[in-house]
Amino acid sequence: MNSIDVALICKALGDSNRLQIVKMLSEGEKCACNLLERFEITQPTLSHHMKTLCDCGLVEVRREGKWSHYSLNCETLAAFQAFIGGLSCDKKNGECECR
Amino acid sequence: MNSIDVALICKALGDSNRLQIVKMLSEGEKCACNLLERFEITQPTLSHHMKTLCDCGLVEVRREGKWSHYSLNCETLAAFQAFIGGLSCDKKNGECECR
DNA sequence: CACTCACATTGATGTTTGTCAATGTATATT
DNA sequence: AATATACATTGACAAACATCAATGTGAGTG
Repeated sequence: MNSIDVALICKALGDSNRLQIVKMLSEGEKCACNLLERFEITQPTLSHHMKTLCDCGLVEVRREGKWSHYSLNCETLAAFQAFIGGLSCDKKNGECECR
Repeated sequence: MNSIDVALICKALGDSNRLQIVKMLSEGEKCACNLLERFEITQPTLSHHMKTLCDCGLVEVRREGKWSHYSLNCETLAAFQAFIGGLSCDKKNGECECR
């Protein structure tokens, strides 16, 4: 997973409503109406957020009749977790090379 | 670490320049001028990005004479990694409860 | 003290984003 | 066929954001 993909996911998670949605999806698949009733936003706004989450690959949809069931995409999530988990806070040799 | 803090960090990482900066800091401490020469942005813009990264707690500064040395904050990084790592993609019982 | 260097702050500008009301679409249900 | 439900799309708008030029600040240097 390259930096552009990761930045897209981070941007998607940078909105607190969307982050909460992802946390809910982490508990299991949810349909849009179940998500909607947990937030103080209108249905079009939720739909827009779900599109953002799907576009970055983190969330996937399963359509069933009238309902849209959302869940986290395992592949994308794993790659994203690997990227974030790979960051290190070691200070190492911090030699400034300014003249 | 609560969702608001995580969203702030994600928002900070949602800009590809800032994500690249964080990746560089993951290799070790860097001073501003060393960061600047790796990007196609002006010095004020870099300074603004570094402020954003510091404000969310992910990056810390060590001032030394004329230089500012930046590095990743271990505590914040660990908490952020724990949050992201804790997300699960299990579908579980996805029962839609719409009428 | 005058000057340079490293970096921060301010002010301005074009772009992106979050949100909603209105409307569209597809799937049941009667 | 008419209606209701679940969700997506469109259009509009205010707020937030990335960026830069200009300027400020504070530390080192001659």
